[in-house]
This record gives sequence, C-alpha cells and structure tokens, in this order.
Amino acid sequence: MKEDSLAHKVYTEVRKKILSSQLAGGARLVESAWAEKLAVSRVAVREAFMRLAGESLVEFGEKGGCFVKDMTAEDVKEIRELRELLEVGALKLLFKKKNKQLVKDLELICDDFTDMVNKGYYGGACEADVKFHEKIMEGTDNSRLINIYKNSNIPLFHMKLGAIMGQMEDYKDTDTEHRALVEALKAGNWEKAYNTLVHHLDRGEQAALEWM
Amino acid sequence: MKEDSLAHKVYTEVRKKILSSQLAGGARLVESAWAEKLAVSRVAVREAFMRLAGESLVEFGEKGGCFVKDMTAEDVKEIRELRELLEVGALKLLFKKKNKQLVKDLELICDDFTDMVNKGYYGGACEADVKFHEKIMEGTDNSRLINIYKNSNIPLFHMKLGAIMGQMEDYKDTDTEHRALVEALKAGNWEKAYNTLVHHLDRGEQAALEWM
DNA sequence: ACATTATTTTTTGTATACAAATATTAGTTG
DNA sequence: CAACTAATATTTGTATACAAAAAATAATGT
Repeated sequence: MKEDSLAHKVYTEVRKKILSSQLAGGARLVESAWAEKLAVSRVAVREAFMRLAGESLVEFGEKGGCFVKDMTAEDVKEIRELRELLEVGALKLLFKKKNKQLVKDLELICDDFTDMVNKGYYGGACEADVKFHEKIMEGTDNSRLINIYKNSNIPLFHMKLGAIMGQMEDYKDTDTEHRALVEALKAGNWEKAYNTLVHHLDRGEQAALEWM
Repeated sequence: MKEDSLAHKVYTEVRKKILSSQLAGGARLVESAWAEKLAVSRVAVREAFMRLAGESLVEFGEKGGCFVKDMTAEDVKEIRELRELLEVGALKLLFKKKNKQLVKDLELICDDFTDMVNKGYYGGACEADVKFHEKIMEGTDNSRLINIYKNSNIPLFHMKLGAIMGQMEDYKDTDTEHRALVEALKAGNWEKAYNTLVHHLDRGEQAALEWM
C-alpha cells in the first residue's frame, strides 16, 4: 500500500480511531459510510479493512460485514500473560546487550513521567508510561519482536486504562517501579529487575481488572 | 473477509505459495497475472495483497508494486531470537499449568517422529518436528501467543530448513532432545527443560547458519 | 555504437456499475 | 396486537472501465 494512496489514508484513519477507543469493540464498519466520510471510493475503504483484518484489529462476520474486534475479560488475561512473556523476554535480551544509551533514554522518560505527574498532565504521563515499555522492547533491536509488541494491542490497552483510572497513587507507584527497573538494569542485577518488572505488571493487572 | 469470498481464495493461495517458498523473497506479484491465473477480478487480488501486507508477508514498493518479503541473514538471527523468547516463555507457562493431556500429545508426536525417521520419511519427520513446537505453544491456551507464533514465520522457516538439510544425525539429536524436554516437563524439572530447549534451539541455529 | 528522447505497453490506483445477499420496513391476516 | 409475508432499502462482493504513473521499447541524433 503506497504511503500516499487513498487506501492508506483510510487505513491510518480507521486504525487510529480503533486504537484510541473512539471506535468501540464490536462496532460495525460500513464501507459506504466511511467512503463518504473520507470522500474516497468504496474499494479504497475495502482495501483498508482487509489490511486491518490482517492485523486483526477488525474481523469479517460470517455473513459479511466488518466489525471492530472487542476485548473480553478473557482477552485482558491473555494480553496480560503475553505482555509478561514479551517484556520479560526483552528484558533478558537487554541484560545481554548492555546498551548504555538505552539506560539514559529510559531515565529521561522516567523524568518526563515525573514532571508530567507533578504538573497534573495525567494523559501525558500515561503516554510516557507506554513509551517506557515500548523503549524496552526497542532496546532489543529485534524488529520482529518490536512489531509484535506494537501490533499486540498492549500499548493501546495500556492507554485505554490510563485514560480511565488516573489516580495519583498509581502514578507514584509506577514512577517508583520504573526507576527501580532502570537502576537494576544499570547495576546488572537481573533478579531485581525481573522481580520489579513482574510485580509492576501484576499491579497493573490488578488495577485493570477493577475496571472491567 | 468471508471464508468463501474470492479474495479469500486468492489470499490462501498466495499465502501458501509464499510460506512454502514456491514464491521466493523479493518476487514481484503482479495483480493482473494473478487475477488471470485464478480467474478472478483484479480487485479480489488487490484485497488479498492488502491482507498479506497486514501480515507482513508482502510489502508495497515506494513506487507501487507488491513484493514478497525476503529473508536476510539478519532475519534469521532475529527469528531465532524471537523463537527462543516465545518458546521459553511458553514453556514457563506450561510448568504453571501442568496439563497431563499435553504431555501425552507431545509424546505421541515424538513417537510419530521416531517412526517416520526410521522409515525414511524425512519430510514427514520435519512436519512432526514443527508440530512438536507448535503443540508447546498451543499448550499455553493463549490464543494471541499461538497466533503470534504461527504468523511469525517460525514454522515456515523451520520447514524450509528441514527440506534442505535432511541429515540422519540431526534427526537423531532432535528426537533425543524432544524426548528429554517432555520428560523434564513431566517430572516438573524446570532447569532441565529450560536448558534442553535452549540447547535444542541453539543447535538448530547452528545447522541453519550453515545453509545461508 | 552510445546516449537521449519519443512512443508504446504494462501496471497500478481509483471510480463506477450492478447483481446477490442481508437487513429493514410496511402490509396483511388470523 | 402479534406473527407472518411481501416489498423496499442497504450493504456487500465482484467485475469492468479508465486515467495516471512506471517500465519497456523504438527512434533519433551525435
């Protein structure tokens, strides 16, 4: 799909809406409606839907029709499990690589996080939170792994939760845990880093389950 | 994409060809050619290509055109790294679950493998090998994880190698290691299982690199 | 013969058209 | 009124058409 094709335009547009929950799970996507809304022909919309299906953000019904995939409680559990698997795995790779720059980057993100929480920008803090975890994945330099993570809906799910919760206390914990993780990575203390990450994710899941 | 739509037919057809290396990496896919070959209109072909792009089996060039993604040595390394991450992670989950039936299934696959090697069906043995690893992933009951594995090209890569190599010695080692892994799982011996799996994958990588 | 322009052919991106499948509404009857 | 049926409107799946872009080929001049 050429970057500047109409199909690509539709693709990014719809994708954004799904990933930011402006399109709820289960919502039906009608081709003609989107075609009109974005002033393109239906085939461009169709192509975009197909691509989204490939990324499994969307699915086609038995009797036709395109629907936004929705998240059940089961999905939450699965995503949580997958997330731990991927992030712990990535962390292990980071310990092998010893990338100095990465540690600096992570520390900067932690600072941004603290700043924004202090100033009351909770949305921004949430973004920094997501960025922190994505940075860990990026640190592996494994493009496939990074892709999998980004396409796994984990970041999106993360954002969605952040938007709902927004309690001061959680943010303080998050900040502490992120920093502890970076310290452990810097010190080469695998046990500490591992335990911190697992605990951090566990706490996140608990908070998440309260909001389902 | 409805299961019985023409676009789906094209999708599965092209996908199969890519995954079985009948379409080499870098090959250009011309819409009209496939449309004619499969006796459908170009838009069906187009939709199929879009979906394949979503699964990143295919990519679109800057100036248009659809190309089969190809594997570089870098890709091999990445896939190997990803594979260890996913399979070790899955194995860890299996130790938490203690699924009796799974152990039985794995043992049966091991038996099939032995049988086929003995009878000289090396292609079949390779399939059993792939199945063994897929079964491990399936044992996690995490559909997202299973999907990621299956869409990661790992099984395909596995098959491709198997087709090339086909040495008796490798098969013997594989058999031994698979069985050792199952034993360790049955006995609840995590250390042993972990080491066996990592060693097994390492050996696989070494063999693979000789053929690049 | 070689490089540079024209010219033609392919190939793609997009729109439109239309029939078949689905869903919706209106109408009818018990 | 409720339940069924008929009529209507939507929506999808597919094919065809066509212009713009790219590639391939031929033609030209040096």
